[in-house]
Amino acid sequence: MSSPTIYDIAARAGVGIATVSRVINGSRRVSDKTRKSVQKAMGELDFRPNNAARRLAAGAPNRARVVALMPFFTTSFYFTVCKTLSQKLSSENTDLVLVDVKNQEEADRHLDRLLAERSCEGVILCSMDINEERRDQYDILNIPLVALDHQTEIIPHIRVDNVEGGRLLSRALSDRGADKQALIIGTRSSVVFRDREAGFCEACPEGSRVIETELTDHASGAEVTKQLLESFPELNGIACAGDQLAVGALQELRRQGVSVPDQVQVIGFDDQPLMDVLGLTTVRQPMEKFGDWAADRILELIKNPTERPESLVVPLELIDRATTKTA
Amino acid sequence: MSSPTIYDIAARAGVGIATVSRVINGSRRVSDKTRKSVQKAMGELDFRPNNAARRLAAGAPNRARVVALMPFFTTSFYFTVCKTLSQKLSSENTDLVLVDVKNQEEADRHLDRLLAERSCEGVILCSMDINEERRDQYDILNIPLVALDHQTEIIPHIRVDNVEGGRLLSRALSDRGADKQALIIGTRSSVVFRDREAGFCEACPEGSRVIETELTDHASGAEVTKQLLESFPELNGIACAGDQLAVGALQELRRQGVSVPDQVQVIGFDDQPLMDVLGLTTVRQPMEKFGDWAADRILELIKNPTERPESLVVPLELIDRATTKTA
DNA sequence: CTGTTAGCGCATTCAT
DNA sequence: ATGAATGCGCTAACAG
Repeated sequence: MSSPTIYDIAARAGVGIATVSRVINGSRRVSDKTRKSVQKAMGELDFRPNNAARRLAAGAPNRARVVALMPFFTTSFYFTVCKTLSQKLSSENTDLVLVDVKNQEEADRHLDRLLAERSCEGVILCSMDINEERRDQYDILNIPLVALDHQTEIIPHIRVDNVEGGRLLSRALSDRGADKQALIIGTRSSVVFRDREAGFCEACPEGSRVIETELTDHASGAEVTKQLLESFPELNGIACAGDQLAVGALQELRRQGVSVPDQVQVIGFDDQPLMDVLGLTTVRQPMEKFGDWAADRILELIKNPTERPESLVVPLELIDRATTKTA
Repeated sequence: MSSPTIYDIAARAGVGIATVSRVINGSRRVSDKTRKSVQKAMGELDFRPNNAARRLAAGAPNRARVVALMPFFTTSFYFTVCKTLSQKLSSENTDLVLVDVKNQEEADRHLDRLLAERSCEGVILCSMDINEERRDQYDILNIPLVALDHQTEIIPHIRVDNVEGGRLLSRALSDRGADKQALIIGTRSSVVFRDREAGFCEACPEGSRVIETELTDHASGAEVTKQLLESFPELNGIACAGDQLAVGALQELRRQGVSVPDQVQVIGFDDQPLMDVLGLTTVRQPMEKFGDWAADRILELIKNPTERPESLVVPLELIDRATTKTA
């Protein structure tokens, strides 16, 4: 059956609905005896007050709610996004509902659910895709939708140019004298890595190599680097499509007594926290901008649904530090 | 005035409320002309459908909602908490509403608001306090409340023993031969740091020092270390009440050519990501446990409000790495 | 102390 | 294509 209402409770406890309401809300104007019996009935029927009805009846202010679908990969990228989203939305009296999605399938499930429930006034898609059909449904219901770290043109989004990022990686190495390059990327099932690879391959010298790893943690980076050192001894430049991978590479190089940047130069991607301390040269992705932009756009769209915000491609920046030579 | 309803829109557009509803929900059974006029009225009155009413009328399932009040300090502690909370709650069909609070005052404001709105079925307090009065109100309304990284006994919580943590810091240094110790802590306005200081002072050798910094980033750690090196040259052990501070200390020591751990040993607190790579000896705080415990308890309390979960003090663990000598 | 009643703002029949 | 009426589950007067 559907969930019990105060009517069910009232009937079962042999009291009026007002009394049930009083018990729920902790009014003291209820005798201990009836309170007990009402509580008993509530327990037996596993009653939980309906939030929507409660807010409606109580005349609670209609706070806007935006849902963020977020794949909590380990990278601190999502921490920053999460933090900026939360700060911006909280300050605008908007609830941020954080939903963890492990993959596209889960994201789709939630997109459909939100559509059916009509329970939010905006959705922020993080690193996830959406098909046109669903997009149209959102359009029809007038629920705004924006995305960050997103790769299609069907909804407004903010992202970096990962192909350009790949080029940057290789060029940075070339400019600093590394002509035997290797690129380490995460799984090619992610467009992000495919794009970085494409850019890298476009710009890199002949004979360069690309290696794919399942995970993008530093253990993987170290392992791949070890293989690389054996199979490609003339190697003098390692580009990594993620900072963690680069950290692993650095570890393995040190372990093998290979000097950085003299014998091998290393460059990462993201500029996560502490990379400055480690002295890693890297391609900076302006993460704060992602959250800020998404929050601003969704708030704007909620206020004015007819807006058609344009997508934004934010520039990548090369941060020169100690793991590369000077250009 | 209060926000307009479909009645206001209907009146203004000279149509019935059903038509307004149709327009809102994108029904195609509306002539283009009336649709336009309704949309115009909605625009002019800045209309936004009331969520609660919508869900109620549509018979949407009553998803439980738990609010997490979180001070997004820079530390990755909150990322881990955020992530575990989100994963656990999402998997239990419960909405996680993330609210950014900068300080206790903001936390109190939200606690009061949530109470007034009765808009959630549970609250998780992160690193924040609550007074008994408010706690009682929550009790009366039967809205469960749990906390993590919390220091009072008035609500169920999970935490570490920071006093013991402080002792651990000093003992670890003493055991490894550092007898001229200094402790660097963040602001004493936080109980956490006061406790760590108390523990440290209890266990440390005569003549040890404690320095307080405003911020807890690595820049502050470096700065304080610089001062320390001048004013306390015989120093041979630095304990830090946070990893970031320790990282800063390490940087400054290297800059000054002081060898670690030979001349000065360093120990941190938290075991944040990458500390293994940096080789920092530190006191590990089991962050995943915090989120897991809080999520589990709140879900349990929502199901069975009569539960009285006991608070949990999780043990700290010393992680021995390269910035200290062997014991 | 307790029950009756009237909305809260909207979706949804059912008529027209 | 559109309007009138009904009810979602609950709170809040209002009586008693």
